[in-house]
Parts: sequence; C-alpha cells; structure tokens
Amino acid sequence: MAEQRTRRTKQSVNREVLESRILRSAEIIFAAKGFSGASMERIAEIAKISKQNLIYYFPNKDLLYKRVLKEILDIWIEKLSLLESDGATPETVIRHYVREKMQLSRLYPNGSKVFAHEIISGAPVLKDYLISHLKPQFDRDVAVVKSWINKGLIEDIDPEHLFFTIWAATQTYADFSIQMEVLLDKKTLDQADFERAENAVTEFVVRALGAKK
Amino acid sequence: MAEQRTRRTKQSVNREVLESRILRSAEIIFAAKGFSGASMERIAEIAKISKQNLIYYFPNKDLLYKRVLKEILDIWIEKLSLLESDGATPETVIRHYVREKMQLSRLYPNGSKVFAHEIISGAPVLKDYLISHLKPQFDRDVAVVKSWINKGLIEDIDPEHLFFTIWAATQTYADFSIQMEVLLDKKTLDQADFERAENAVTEFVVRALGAKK
DNA sequence: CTTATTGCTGACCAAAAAGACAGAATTCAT
DNA sequence: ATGAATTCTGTCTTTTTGGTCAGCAATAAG
Repeated sequence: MAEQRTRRTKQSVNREVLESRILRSAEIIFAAKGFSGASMERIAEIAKISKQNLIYYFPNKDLLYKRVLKEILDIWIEKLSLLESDGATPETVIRHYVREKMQLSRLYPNGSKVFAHEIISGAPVLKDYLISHLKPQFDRDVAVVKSWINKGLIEDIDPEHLFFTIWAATQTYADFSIQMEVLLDKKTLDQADFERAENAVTEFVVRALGAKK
Repeated sequence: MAEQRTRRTKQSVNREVLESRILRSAEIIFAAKGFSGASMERIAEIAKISKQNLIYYFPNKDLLYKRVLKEILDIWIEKLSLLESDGATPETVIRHYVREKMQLSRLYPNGSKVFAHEIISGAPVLKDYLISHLKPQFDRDVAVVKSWINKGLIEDIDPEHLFFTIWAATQTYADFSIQMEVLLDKKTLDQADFERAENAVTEFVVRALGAKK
C-alpha cells in the first residue's frame, strides 16, 4: 500500500517536496535580485530551511541557478513549437502560439524574469543550451513560416523577426509587469488585464501576419 | 582664448571627460552583471582609474547606479513622445516613433539593459521616477492614439497595449541581442540586421494599427 | 612664488556571503 | 532492534567588496 514502483519512502517524497519548494524560492529571489544579488541565506529563508540545509540539497549557488534556468527553458521549449499544431491554418496556429506564450508569462513570471536577467547579461551560462536546444527548434519554426509564405497563405513577412516580436511582446507581460502596473495604475495585473493583453497582442500579430482567408 | 564663460579650466574639462568615461564604464558593467554583480573595482578598471578615485567622483555605488539609470531614462523620455510630431498622419507618426525607439536600442544598448534589469527586479529605485515622469507622458500619448481612433483614422485597437508591444518589440533588440545572435548565427547584430529589424517591426506595427489611407 | 583647492593613492576596516566540516538527529532496511 | 544511510545544524574560515581615512601630488588663484 505504502509501496510503489519507485520506492516512495517518507524521505524520497519529502525530498521532492523540499526540492521543488527550494526551486520555487530560488526563482523568486533570482528574479528579484539577479544571480549575484541573490543570497543563499535569503533563498533558504524563503524556503523555510537553514542555509546549511539548502546547501545540502544544492551544493552551490551556480548549480541552483542552473536548475532554475533549465527548468523554465525546458517548459518553454516543450510548449512552444509551431509543429505541434499541424494541419491547421496559419492564423489558428499563430493564435494558439501567442496564447501559449502568454500563459507562460502569466504562470511563470519569476522563471521568465530569471531567464531575462540571464539573457540580458549575455547568457553566460545559457548560451550553449540556446545553441543546442533552442536554435534547432527556431530553425524548424522559421521553416514552417517560410512554407506558409511560399504557399501564399500569409504575406511575405520576415519570419525570424516575427518570432522575435512575438516573444518580446508576450514576455514583456512577465518581465516588465511593474512598469505596466505603474502605467495602468494597478496594484497587480489581474486576470482581466492578461485577457486584454492577450487579445491585443494576438490581434496585432495576426494582422502583422496578413493571413489570407 | 583658453577662457570661456563657465571657467573651463584644465581641471573642469578633465572632470567632465572622466565622469562620462566612468558613466560609460558603469553602464557596461551594470548591463552585464546587474547592480549587485557589478563591483566598483571592476568599473574602475574599465574606466582605467583606481577604485578610490572612482569613489572620489561617485561616493557610492547606489549614486553611480542612479546616475546611469537617470541618464538613459531622460534620453528616452525626451526622445519619445507622440506629441512631438504633430499634424502628421497616424501612420507617419508611428513609423517615426518606432524608428526612434529602434535607434535608441542600437545606440544605447547598455543603458537599455541596465534599465531592463532594474524594471525586471521590480524597479526598486526607479518606481517613483516612472510614476512622476513616465506616466504623464504615457497618458498623453495614449490620449493621442484614442483621438485617432475617435476620428476614425485607425482601427479600434487597445492603445495601452499598443505601446507595451512597441516598447517590447523594439527594446528586445538591445536586451536580448545575444539570443538573436545565437539564433541568426551572427557574432554581433550589424547595421543590416538592425535595418531588417526596423523594417519588420515597423511593418508589423503599422499593420496592427490598421491605419486607414 | 606661495597658498588653497582639487585630484588621487595606499593602507586599512567591517560586513556580507559562500561554503567546508564535524557531528547530531532522523529514517530506512534487515 | 540495530547498523547504515540520509537529513539537518552549529561553528568556523575565507573571499569579496563597499567604503574610510590620512596624506601625497597636481593645479588654480592671488
């Protein structure tokens, strides 16, 4: 009863719980302070464990940082591919894509911020991973858009920069949320704001695409 | 001959030169490492002076950071207002706006990155300034776009989110340049890349606007 | 030429923070 | 129940770094 295939002991369960609590806490602090500004002490505090115990689970700060980064990037790469939704029209595919990306901004604002800090800083730890994992998918997705253009399904737009624009326009709702809160006079961006944002961005992108019905 | 109105002595000239060299150096380091990751030592090194001498000019790190931030924000606020180009059609005004913002990304990538780090971190030092200086201009510019809509010059779009999208899409060429370099297989983004980018983004935005000829 | 001001340096200090390490406490396997 | 493995804590060390301070050097003013 208490036994499962992968030996779910009290310890192993606890370990999983704690690890993800630590990762969540680290995400918060790295997002707010950047890599250097984040202290292990503070991360431990948020995770409600001692610093020494934190170090027991993640022997050093770099490792913890890498785990947080890899986690968010994996989610993105997994969720974001034009190829997933095959057969549909460009417009529906892109609408789906924008919605997905927007939801990632809403669901993982901290991971998104950590990623942004990292990229702005020149991707010192993530560069290789971008080359090996992101670029291949990017190339495939660009190819898809090019094929749409060749088939005359959409205007002759710039595929690479289309993606850059979509990414920027969606990611900004995670990264620059403070600025928006100030400008929209809101304590925090709520569900309704995100819906407005999603609609606005989706419409912009669809028009940019110039999809032919 | 060597004298001018404001007493341009050898010292005062040198001071100006050094100060701006320091600010430039600080910008580079803050952009690459964030506030906490930047050390006064390293900034001094880049500026080719001693740490103590740096501290002589900027008594502490916070002050230096604030100066760098204020500098870039002042440039932006000065350069970016829809009201500047009055009388023209929405399309030309927006084209001009996007081009200006794009050039700021190209000319001041480091300032832009420092700003981005700051905002992502929750704008701990810049929040008040955003409220007092950016918001009023934002409100005015939003009003301009609303008037275009009311006059039937453009589609019934979401003005606030239009600006968020434009800012994100242009700023990304400063902040996320590394990612683009990886994805486009380039050592650095050159003039041609920026022109392609500017064209692409401008066309996207103009279409999003749905300007009626 | 002399004095006052400004610019700069070397030697320090104190705080913060990463993380090493020994050992205590808890849990697991038999 | 007991030995082994795992989890957790207290103490300490070392490094980094922001910043002080006393004094030396260069420049400006009279």
